[in-house]
Amino acid sequence: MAESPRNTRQRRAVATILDELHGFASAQEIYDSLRSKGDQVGLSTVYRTLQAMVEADEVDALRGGDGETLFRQCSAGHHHHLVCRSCSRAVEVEGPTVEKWADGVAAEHGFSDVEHTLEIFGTCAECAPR
Amino acid sequence: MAESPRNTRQRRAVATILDELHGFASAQEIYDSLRSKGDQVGLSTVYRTLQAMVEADEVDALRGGDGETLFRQCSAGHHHHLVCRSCSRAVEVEGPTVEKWADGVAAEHGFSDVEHTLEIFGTCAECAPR
DNA sequence: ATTCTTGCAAACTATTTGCAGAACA
DNA sequence: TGTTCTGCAAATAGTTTGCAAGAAT
Repeated sequence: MAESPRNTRQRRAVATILDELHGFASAQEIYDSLRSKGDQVGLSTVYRTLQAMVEADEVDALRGGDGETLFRQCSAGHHHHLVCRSCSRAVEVEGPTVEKWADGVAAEHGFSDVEHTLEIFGTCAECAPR
Repeated sequence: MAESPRNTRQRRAVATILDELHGFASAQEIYDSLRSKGDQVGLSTVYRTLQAMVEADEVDALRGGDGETLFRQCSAGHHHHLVCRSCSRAVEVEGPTVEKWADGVAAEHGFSDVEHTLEIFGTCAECAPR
């Protein structure tokens, strides 16, 4: 079986931050949060740790509109996100219909090995102007 | 009304290339294609032109897995893409069901001003190993 | 003639990597 | 102790921008 990464202070710190976050955050933001909490962790370590967590399926990554990658601790299994474009808060959603539709369309056109990406962006109730 | 961009050799060259392409291509690839055809166009101009075309809805842009933006001449109107991960050939697809589903889910959670992104990746019949 | 566009080089942003020293098992 | 991890600085990749010269209207 796969060996697990070492249990270091830095890894724990990153995991803790992710646990406290309610939305997606960039590597920089996570780095800054750690700093302001007093947890000293190098930026490269933040990147490396997040990358490892994504590979271990402990964290979901998505590309924000401006080219930066956003991270969030997520439940396992295939799901999509409904993300607030203002506060980055996210809701996990499932769409069996969509999955089927996507696979169907792909098959119709002779495509195999099908994957898809789907994200929904909007303004959440709390962030909506009154 | 909005003024249209000037009709320059460079703009024409980029438009022509996009017209000939059957799939998504990066700015670099477009730049290289122009070069090898003998059309001398600066890389920044390629970027600027593509950006203008995207804003004018003449071209669709999508983020490739490795962080680069891919461009393709597309029909107007909201649609999604089924893209071959090997040759980048793309098929435009529509999914009214998906649109409704996405809007519905968002509304359910109190989100407004909803947008979504959806891309399907696979291996097309021609690129599939036999 | 005036205004928009181009091309180059330099600037930028997000992310990755080499390497020596530090930390974990 | 041996191996993995960290942090820094430097490297990369993709993209953007300032500015002077060139082209379109």
